[in-house]
Amino acid sequence: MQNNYNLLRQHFEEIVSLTDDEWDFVKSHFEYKSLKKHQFLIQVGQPVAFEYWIINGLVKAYSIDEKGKEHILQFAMENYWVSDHCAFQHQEPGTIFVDCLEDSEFFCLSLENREKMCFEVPAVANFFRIKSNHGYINLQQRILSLLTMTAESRYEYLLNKLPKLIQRVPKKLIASYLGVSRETLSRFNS
Amino acid sequence: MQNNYNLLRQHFEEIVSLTDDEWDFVKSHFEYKSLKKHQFLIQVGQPVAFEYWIINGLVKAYSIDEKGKEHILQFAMENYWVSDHCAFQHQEPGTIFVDCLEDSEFFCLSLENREKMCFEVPAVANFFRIKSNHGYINLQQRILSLLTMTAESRYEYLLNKLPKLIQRVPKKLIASYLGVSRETLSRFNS
DNA sequence: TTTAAAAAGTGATTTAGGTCACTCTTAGCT
DNA sequence: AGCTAAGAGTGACCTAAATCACTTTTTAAA
Repeated sequence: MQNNYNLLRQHFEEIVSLTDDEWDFVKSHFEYKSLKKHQFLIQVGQPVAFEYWIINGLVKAYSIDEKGKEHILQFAMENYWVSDHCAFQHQEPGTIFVDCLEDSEFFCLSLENREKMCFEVPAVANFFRIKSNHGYINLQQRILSLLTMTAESRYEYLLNKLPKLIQRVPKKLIASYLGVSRETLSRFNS
Repeated sequence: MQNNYNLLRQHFEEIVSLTDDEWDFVKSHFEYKSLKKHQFLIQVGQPVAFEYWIINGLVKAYSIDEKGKEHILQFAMENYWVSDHCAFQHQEPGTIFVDCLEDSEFFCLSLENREKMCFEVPAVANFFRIKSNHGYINLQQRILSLLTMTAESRYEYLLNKLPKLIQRVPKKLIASYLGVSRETLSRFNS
């Protein structure tokens, strides 16, 4: 477990510097959680008490439409943050599902703890600011890819950008992430 | 102009509190800029020196694909921030265009000034952290809408969410924002 | 190690939305 | 006021991708 905390500290220190005292303070605001494949981290209608930093494992965040079809908002693995950010931020019931594609371990951060850290340790505020900014930039690029590219070139782009992910995730989920049917995806590439 | 600065201060103070001294410090990091309709704020290939807070007016941020078709990433008006965030963050040449749909006024913030403020005034770091987080949440919802909704329901959704915007923007640009052709949009709604 | 379930491939058919071509309308100019 | 250009509507046709139905392959679990 100490090793897991070291990983988290490294994750912070890639972006900002923390003194040992600051780190001890930060560390004390996280809880550990472990889930098996197929277990839920977040469910529609349930409280979203935390955002999660993934120590190891792989999850998918998705919503289900009226026809029961799954639409994948995000895959998240080691070193990624995941939550229903909207519900979390407003402390409202979940609007999406997040479940494990592999056995996974997490550090959990409550809204209260996050805000406390951000207002007591400026480096933490800057850490989350910069992380959030990077996330924003990524989502903008995904939107542009949805607007400007064909499904096939989005697939090729993803193959290049996250080859490791493709290996770990069934193609039908990739299809759902790209906004294309699994049959159509299966006819690409070859 | 003093009034414009007051608007910006209000914008900050909706999220965080600033002392008068802090505000004077913050204020000194912004430059004023004014553009007429059709003028460019950002162009592909040009340096992106600033992010812009819009005092008044309306701009569109868009990219142009190989076929010359315009894809709108964002509309931004009074009280919104706009930039080519990706190029700005990495201090690289612009990858999108931003131009004015109406005469507009801006406060301009350089990366250096933003980072300086964020590391000297924790409230400013928290301001941008929270803003960025809201932006992230909005983009996630836009992605979900692109994945789960038909073009027609995206249009209805936008009509509800930003009715004022629709009035100020030609329908063909709305179409481009929604990822649908102007002919198809014109056949909706009735 | 066999059995069930999940994943993946593939043909046939349908459909939402794109494209093209043209008309009508509205908004800025000078 | 009159002219040009941008915006918007609409019919005809086309196409990328969805859907449906079924088979084959792979994975996991009893």
